[in-house]
Amino acid sequence: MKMLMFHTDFVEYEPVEREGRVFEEAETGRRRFEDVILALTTVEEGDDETTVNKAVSELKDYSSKIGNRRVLIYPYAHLSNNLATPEKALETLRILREKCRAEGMEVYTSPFGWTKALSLSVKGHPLAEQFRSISPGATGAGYVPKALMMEEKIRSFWYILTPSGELVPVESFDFSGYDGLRALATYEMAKSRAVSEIPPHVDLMKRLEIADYEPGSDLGNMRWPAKGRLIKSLIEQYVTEKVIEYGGMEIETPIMYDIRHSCLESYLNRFPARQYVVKSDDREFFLRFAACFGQFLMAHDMQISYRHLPVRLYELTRYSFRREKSGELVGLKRLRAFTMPDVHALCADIQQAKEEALRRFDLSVGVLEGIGLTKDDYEMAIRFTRDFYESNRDFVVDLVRRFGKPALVEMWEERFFYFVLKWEFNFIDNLRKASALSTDQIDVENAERYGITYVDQFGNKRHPIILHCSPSGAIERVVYALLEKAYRIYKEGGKPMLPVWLSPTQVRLIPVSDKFVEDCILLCEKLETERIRADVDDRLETVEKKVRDAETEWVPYVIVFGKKEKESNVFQVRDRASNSIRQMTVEELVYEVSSKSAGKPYKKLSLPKRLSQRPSFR
RNA sequence: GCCCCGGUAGCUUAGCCCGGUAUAGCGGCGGCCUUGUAAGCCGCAGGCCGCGGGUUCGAAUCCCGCCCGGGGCUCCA
Repeated sequence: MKMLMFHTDFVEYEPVEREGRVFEEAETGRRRFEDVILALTTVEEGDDETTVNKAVSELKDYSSKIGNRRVLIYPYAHLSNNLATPEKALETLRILREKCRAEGMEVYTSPFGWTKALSLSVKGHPLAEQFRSISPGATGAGYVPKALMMEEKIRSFWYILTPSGELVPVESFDFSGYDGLRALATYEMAKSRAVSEIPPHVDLMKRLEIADYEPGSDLGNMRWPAKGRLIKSLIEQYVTEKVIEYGGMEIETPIMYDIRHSCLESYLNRFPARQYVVKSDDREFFLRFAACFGQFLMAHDMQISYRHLPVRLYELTRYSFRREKSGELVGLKRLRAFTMPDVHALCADIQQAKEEALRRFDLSVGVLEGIGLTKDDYEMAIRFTRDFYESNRDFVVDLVRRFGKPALVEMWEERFFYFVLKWEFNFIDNLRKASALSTDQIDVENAERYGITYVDQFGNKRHPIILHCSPSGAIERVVYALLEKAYRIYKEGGKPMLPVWLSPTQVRLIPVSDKFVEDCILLCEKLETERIRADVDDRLETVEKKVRDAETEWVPYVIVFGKKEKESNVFQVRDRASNSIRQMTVEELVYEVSSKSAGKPYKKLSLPKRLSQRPSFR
């Protein structure tokens, strides 16, 4: 819909003759309106109730801005080359008039379907002329897909499923001893994601120079200084290695897709998330909110035999984009641009899908474990349709048994989404808010939508079942979980830290005077050849100050280096994890750090070894 | 969209009620100290007190408008 609005001294029109088969009855003669808003209105193809509502609020807005509630809605076919049918246009205009009246505006009309003589006088202030282009899609408030609107209509039934297979309605489950699960249930059933306090990780991510807000970007698009980039990059690399070990084939796909692409358009409407839209000439592209599109479009073109199944495609998206509501965005918990490992598995049938899903469940538990999050840190939610549950009860119970703790169940009477089952691991933070980490879904719809097929043993083309899994969840969110966990430990009286393999500095060397700086540099280089990140605090500060700074930076191993160390080669190592000072040789230290990082990727810290050479990012 | 709170140095912040152009810490810079396991000492620089207007002899402070941020409501994988 297009609307050209004028704040006028007066408008006069006179119906001259009817134009087509669709028209409204009209009195002949001249009509005059003083001091009204004239809204020349064009109804376009695709306009619906949403468009009308937006138009009403635009009109209302304008009317209150200029302090005039008298509006003349004037049908005007010349603002678009993509007109709705006359029947549709007239109906839409009628709804528009009614809604404007209901909003308290004084609405005047001119008849649809007539050639009219028109004269007007527009007031001479800057707001007197306004144009609005309103579409159900990209512009303005953004694209709100049908799935999102449908969500509120879904009826959910909530249960707790125990590892022994008991399905208990949530209200009669005894939560004593299951604090995290209680928090998850409360959080999920309330469906509220708004943030009321600032969670502790926000302060930590800034102070530790891990991540920060970028005022020059949109909300929820973060910047990552050197230490944060290292941590994030190591986790990315680790997850990728684990997925490749599991059998994922790593690929890369574009970040933006044509909004009018036939498969994507209908998928957009089935996926409950808001999109960023990029305009380029006359085309509109949405930024991907998951890796699905790229992988599905690729799978569509692949030649797949039943012998290849399950086919596992993997991509780590940097980034995926979702225009989450501003009130939900805080720190690293929920972002508008995030890094998402996403592995799809194409499976022959439901039987194979179930087997594969169990493998991926174990993969997810293993990945989180490697990152430093155990089952004590998260709770499982599992969602499915009643049909699926009734015919696959053993499988569902098997998932919960593998998890080993009762899980929250959301059951739907009907299938609203493209999946029949979905599970996630939810991290519970210090404010008792939940957010999903690992997840997997059993998708029974998209293979057909995207034309993805495999050939079975009889030569027939079939649509596979697709599993969608993120074994860790968004990488940023993993960092959030690690920081929140560290804070929890701190609150309970422990020393907060990151796992050794993720600590930007693993070993900090503190020379007692500048005479020992060179020795420290040498030792530092030796440690580096053993793939250990070490640095030297050569600043002109006291030893006490440097120890304190190393502690507030969460450095796992700190060595004060002086005459004794130079002579004996034995160190008093301040070990953060055990909160004690341990006597160790270089070899013992190397062995300990290496074993704590075993099986994990290694990367150098891209900051100068000498702390005196390091700028602060804050 | 509506409601509440906020915006003072790179960061954290005092002052605002009750008008007299601003406080401190961290960080930065310079100097002294050459250091043994959680903050050594001294000094210096750094401020359109969010923006615009008003009241006043005089505004960070009072009034009006706006902008930005946070939160609430609403909405919501």
